[in-house]
Amino acid sequence: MKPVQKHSKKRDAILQAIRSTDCHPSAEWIYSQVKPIYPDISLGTVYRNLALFEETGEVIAVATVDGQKRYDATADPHTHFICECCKSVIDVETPQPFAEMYTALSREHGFRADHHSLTFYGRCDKCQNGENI
Amino acid sequence: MKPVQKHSKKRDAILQAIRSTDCHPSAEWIYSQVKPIYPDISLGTVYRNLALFEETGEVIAVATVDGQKRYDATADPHTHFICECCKSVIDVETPQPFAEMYTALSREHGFRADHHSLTFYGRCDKCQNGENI
DNA sequence: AACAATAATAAGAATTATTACTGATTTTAG
DNA sequence: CTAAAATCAGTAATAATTCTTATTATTGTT
Repeated sequence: MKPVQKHSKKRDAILQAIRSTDCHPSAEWIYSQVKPIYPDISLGTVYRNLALFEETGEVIAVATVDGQKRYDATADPHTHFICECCKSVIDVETPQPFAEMYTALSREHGFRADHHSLTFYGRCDKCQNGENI
Repeated sequence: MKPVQKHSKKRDAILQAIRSTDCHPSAEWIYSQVKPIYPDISLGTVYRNLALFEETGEVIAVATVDGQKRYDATADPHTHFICECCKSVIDVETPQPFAEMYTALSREHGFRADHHSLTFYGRCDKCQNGENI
């Protein structure tokens, strides 16, 4: 994982915004967070830096919800629950190790997997209780 | 799962196209398959019917690859391998049952999950051998 | 088979997320 | 401090998807 070559106040603020939350934000959300601090930031800068952070591995895309990519700055992979009602993306504990599955994919198919994603879909507690209406 | 209200030749052809393949096609791919049979079909019809089939559960969206939604007509959920090189979406066997995870989500968080998605990412055998270049 | 009610369709416009371009500004190495 | 190189804002462009409207097809009923 090569690090980002240079830094800038805005670039750092974008990464900071992603790191400061566990809501797995979209590009728009990140933009809305950084905008009050650097009012002249442009959405293109957010997208450009997200692409860059994805390349270096500092940020990963965890899901696409309603056509919007959602990001996370966590290093280790984990499992998510996506509420189809309020569109929250929530971290949950990963049930069992998948190491055997990686070797099986290689053994059975010749596929070399380097990461995976496990996501559950449904309704979160709040939406079931009608809190998000 | 309420059924579709009416039928049409084009609607049936769209569903047939999805059922006839295991490549987990995009809307564009489906369009390209039905177009030779019904040359006056429009892409909007494909999208409209995909949304409808998703509602009724006859088709599910299995992934978003490069901004394109990918579909499948299989009833039972399964696990996928996505080749990040050639963008193939390939069925693979599901490692272990996730029933316990569903009850744990409810018990620990109050989340009611109704389905899940497990996807591995990497390079397929063909791309490793340089066949897809 | 014809009828009317209703749903489905084509074509194209509109929308939305994302990417590309360009000239100005900021950052970093020396 | 200076200059090269990277980054940026603003805007234009792209691409996937959705929406609109007038037209056509399907279905249940005679």
